[in-house]
Amino acid sequence: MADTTLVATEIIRTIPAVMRLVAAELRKQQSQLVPAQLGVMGALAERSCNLSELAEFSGVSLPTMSGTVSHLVAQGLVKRTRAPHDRRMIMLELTPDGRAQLDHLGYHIIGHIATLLAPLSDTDLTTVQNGLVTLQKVFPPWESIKRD
Amino acid sequence: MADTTLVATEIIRTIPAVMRLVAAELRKQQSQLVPAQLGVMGALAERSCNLSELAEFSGVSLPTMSGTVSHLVAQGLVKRTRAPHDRRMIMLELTPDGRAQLDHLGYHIIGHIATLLAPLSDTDLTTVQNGLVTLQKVFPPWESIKRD
DNA sequence: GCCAAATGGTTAGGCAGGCTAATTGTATGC
DNA sequence: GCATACAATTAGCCTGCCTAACCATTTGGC
Repeated sequence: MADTTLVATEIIRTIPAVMRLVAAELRKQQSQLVPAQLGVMGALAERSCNLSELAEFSGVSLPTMSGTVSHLVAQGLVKRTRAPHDRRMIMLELTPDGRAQLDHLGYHIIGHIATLLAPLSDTDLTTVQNGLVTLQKVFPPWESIKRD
Repeated sequence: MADTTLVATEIIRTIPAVMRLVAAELRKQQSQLVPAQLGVMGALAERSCNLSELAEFSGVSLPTMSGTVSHLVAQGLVKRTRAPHDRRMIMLELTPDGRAQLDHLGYHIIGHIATLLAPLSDTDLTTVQNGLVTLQKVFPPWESIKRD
């Protein structure tokens, strides 16, 4: 009944619409933080990792990630540390300030989205919830990417 | 059971992950077309409209949309026309070439996503489908935004 | 031990999207 | 007729995204 092409079409219809609103909301908060930066910080909130991993999971090039991280470091939200066992690698982690700002911003954005969801019935909410969780089997969020 | 905050959290976890892959896939096609441009063209595929509407629905400022449209016009994908009844307004529409490229690109992207979805069971696909359609009640995609 | 290759990041240069502030051109209302 | 409002553009700045080129470190053959 539900073939992959059909579902793919729904994804293309729906996901950008959601992202537009999320990005617009992000801009409305003072936030200085752009979606890409927020994504990186969300990843680092789960575990610190090196630049290559971060770039790979984000699907962006190494130079791009390097630049993004540089901005975050300049804002004092992320800390760069050279790995002792292999001095080519840079380990990245959130600073306390970075974690605080991430929490703060996440709180507001989730609150805003929750407000938008208010019109939905309980049944609808459950339907959305199940759909998203299932979607994560194919598009794993940061949180489900584990160390080796 | 499923409260809005919980669902909002899943949205924030899932949607950016999907977008990352879609954007990465877009870049891998030769495509010249960046997500924002694709979004505008998708909107214009449904109906032509003026710049202000386009900016409003995208949640971006007028100057931003003006610039994005300029790029599309320069590529011959979109046509600008001054509205006869109110010469302040610019009506925008896809050129035949623009429509062709949109179709072509959409075909590839949807095909790619469909491939990613292949591992899901029929039940899972239906679950995702239902979730996305329900989500559209709150985050309306272009296609469901109608003229007054 | 030494020098070449491989690996992890950064730098340089260019394009596009995002913003605000200021400008142009057109309608509208007093 | 002129001030005001409105649609869109331009200018200037930041960030993300890319590729190509470069530096620093590690690894591996000899």
